[in-house]
Amino acid sequence: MALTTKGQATRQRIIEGAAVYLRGDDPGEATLDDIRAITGTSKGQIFHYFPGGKEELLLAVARYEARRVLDDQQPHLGALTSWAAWERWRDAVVARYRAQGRNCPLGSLMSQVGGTPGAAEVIGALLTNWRAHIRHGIERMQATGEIRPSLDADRVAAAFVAGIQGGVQVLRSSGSTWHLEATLDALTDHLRGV
Amino acid sequence: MALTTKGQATRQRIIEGAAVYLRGDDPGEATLDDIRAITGTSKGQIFHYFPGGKEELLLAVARYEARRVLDDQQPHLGALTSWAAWERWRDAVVARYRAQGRNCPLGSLMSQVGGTPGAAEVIGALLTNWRAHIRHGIERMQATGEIRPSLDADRVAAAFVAGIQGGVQVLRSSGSTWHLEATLDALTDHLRGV
DNA sequence: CATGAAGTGGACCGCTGGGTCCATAAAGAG
DNA sequence: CTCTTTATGGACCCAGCGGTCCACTTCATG
Repeated sequence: MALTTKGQATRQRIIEGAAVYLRGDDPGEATLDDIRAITGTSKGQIFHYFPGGKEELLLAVARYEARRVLDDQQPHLGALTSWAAWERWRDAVVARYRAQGRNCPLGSLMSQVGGTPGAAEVIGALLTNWRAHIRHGIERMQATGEIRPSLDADRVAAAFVAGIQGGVQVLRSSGSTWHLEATLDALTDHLRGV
Repeated sequence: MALTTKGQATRQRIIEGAAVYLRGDDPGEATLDDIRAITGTSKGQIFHYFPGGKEELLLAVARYEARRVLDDQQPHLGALTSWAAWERWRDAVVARYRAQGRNCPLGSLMSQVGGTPGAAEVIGALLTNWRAHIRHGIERMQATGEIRPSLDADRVAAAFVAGIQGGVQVLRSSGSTWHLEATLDALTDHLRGV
């Protein structure tokens, strides 16, 4: 399947259109017809660019969204070198998810394609990457003596990742970022030794 | 709709059968036929006892499962009066979710009925209750001077709830309780002031 | 300009799954 | 014992959705 420039553009349009749809108000179940409608394409095209059908398409969207998750936290996530930076990162995370509201594209995706091996791989890669960034930040603060060296940086980083994950999940059903903020603040306080 | 004793028994059998199915290996999408098969009932009965159809049934199952979540943490959750008790509770939570494995009945449920107002209400009630128990435990430890009084008990309790939630979600896709344990330990260390 | 490959549109198919309906069997109530 | 109410079984309906197929168009290349 050799893709021309035009072909690649169409393929990308399908992915991004699907992503837009999933970020919309009522993404309960994304059907191929929904995606077809919003992207202005035809059934033929979808199966032309995603021979694996719906699963392959949704997986591509998941990869696209996973990338956005980390991108939206930059540049803060990559430069956790001072308490002020941690504060900025925290605010960015809260703002991002508050804007996203009750709707979690990756969450919707996972509920539709979560069982497949590919899905676990996408999520796993995202979480690992995320954790590595946070761990890196902690280690840097330990190097400058601002965080006590007795803390296990990787483990606390994992706690951050899980905490955010859970905070977002609560947000999805309650509509409030209160739990998310509480978790981030509690863990940050723990880093500070407060 | 007056229910006889027999009728109530059947209704309950349907709920518990559905719950068993959702705890099974491949609960991706619970269909009425799956539930019908596992509970040894007929379509007629399902709609007789749950006139609201699938949604009403799944909501009943969700209420049933939500109750189990807290029950499975007892008696530890209700008696967080010493560090040893916190330890036991932590172990109970980890054990419960490790046993549950990649499968989260409430998670599956939410992905099928999550958009409805009833679902948010069930989850909301569960989380509020859960948080209240933990907050109560923190307050008791504060009363005995084992936890510094400067901590906002309710907020930290919320962090626990979100952290567990997230840890379980990671477990669902990774199969490992590592994140869950890391979160619980980090927050407990925070309580201890370590 | 010819020719084959890639891109596009949409009719069509078959199955799955929620929901309806009705006929029949138990079970109380008088 | 009858008559109403509740319980049960299962055939049937039909809309939605993923997926197939093929005709047609556009485009690159020699």
